[in-house]
Amino acid sequence: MPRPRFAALDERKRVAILDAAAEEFAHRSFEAASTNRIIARAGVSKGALYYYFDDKADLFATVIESAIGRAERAIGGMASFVDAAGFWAALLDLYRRITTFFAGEPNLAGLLKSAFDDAGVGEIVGLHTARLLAAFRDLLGRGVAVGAVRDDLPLELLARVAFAVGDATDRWLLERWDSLEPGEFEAYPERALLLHMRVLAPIELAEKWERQETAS
Amino acid sequence: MPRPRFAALDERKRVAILDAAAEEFAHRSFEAASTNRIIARAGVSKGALYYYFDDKADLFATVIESAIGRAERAIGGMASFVDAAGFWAALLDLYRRITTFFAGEPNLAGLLKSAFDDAGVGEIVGLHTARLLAAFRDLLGRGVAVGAVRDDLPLELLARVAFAVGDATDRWLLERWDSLEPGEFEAYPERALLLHMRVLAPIELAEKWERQETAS
DNA sequence: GGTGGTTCGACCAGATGGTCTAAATCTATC
DNA sequence: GATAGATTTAGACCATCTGGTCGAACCACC
Repeated sequence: MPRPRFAALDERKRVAILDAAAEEFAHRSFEAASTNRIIARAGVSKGALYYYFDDKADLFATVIESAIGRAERAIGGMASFVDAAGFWAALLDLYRRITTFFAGEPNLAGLLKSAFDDAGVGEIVGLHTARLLAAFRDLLGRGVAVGAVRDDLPLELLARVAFAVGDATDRWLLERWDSLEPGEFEAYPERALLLHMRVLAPIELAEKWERQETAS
Repeated sequence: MPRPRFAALDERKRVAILDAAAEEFAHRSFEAASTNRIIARAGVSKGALYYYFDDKADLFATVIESAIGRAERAIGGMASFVDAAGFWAALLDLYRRITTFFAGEPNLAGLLKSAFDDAGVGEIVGLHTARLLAAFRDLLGRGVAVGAVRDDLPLELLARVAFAVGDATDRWLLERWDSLEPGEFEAYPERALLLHMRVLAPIELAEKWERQETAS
């Protein structure tokens, strides 16, 4: 938690600090990230930084929490559903919002990757990453209840595999960002969802869904 | 490339250096990894380290190349096949060898993760990671030729997604290493393969294969 | 003893995360 | 506007660390 006084800081300065830190933490591991580079980029002094944060870990946790909070507010939740078809339609809608949001947040993917994958930061942001994973896991549990999600593997494993697949496809998209074909970005959520269905859905449902998609 | 004299170094010292470096590079990003910690762990002097390697990047590249080479030699290649069933049976056999090898190499997963995911090391080890990816991609291409692998997505994307799925399931296995149920480790390659088939195979084939697995 | 190879560790310039004193700025009151 | 007190900011400083250099000591061999 930052010092309470951080919330009262002038907004422009607050954003400058958080953005500069997000940039640094998105491109380096926590350990390699440098507070000196952050203050230089943010245009504040060392003393000022430590006036608002206990230490580097406090700053990192604040950046992650802020980014996740912003994403959740912008993306919103998943619409309600009563059957498997409704589940996947609602998830596609969610993926569309996620993709749009991520497209406007160049550092978010790198930040989340750091938070999830850097073995050294579990103590700092583990609560946040666990919360995200738990939310997705619960969502999959609701999918199981309506027959939309397979029930032969642990939900925790499915959630992690889905996150990993999403990460791989996101990076594939980003690497070709400048050479995307017309309509490719708009089609991406649906393409990603099909891959997720492959992994997450009962296989018969995935097959049927794909057959319908191919026919239309 | 290390200095040619490194190959003539006493084997115990050579292994000590490579193992110490592998340990450090497996647990930290390249930038955060410290040559001082490596020499302390290896029991050699700073001057000696730089007598054999140009710099930290040279050491890193050597460690990665050595690890990959060792893995390739121990795991071997994939058996030949003439049809889809043969492809997947041969891949399962390969996964078994991979799993066994990785179980005996605690640092290898972390090392490969560093090599693939650390955006800063592309110039250092990009040739090696590209080669691994290309090998898998070619293998998938041969799978396409016998109808074992789907042909509706780019092979590069499929290879990356498969790597990501493998990484997620590997980590899932490792985190529960001390509480694995009897037979769980032995069954892991087949479980992993089923997930890969979901992503890589034509959906009808994946469904048929799973039905057979469930029946037996 | 001479030569070449190997190893050591002091040294270097620069960087790190965090501390702390003093100056600058802000706010409230008169 | 002046003043006092509170808050914020700057940047020098600190101990420690970094990757890499280099002169000298050590070792093996002839």
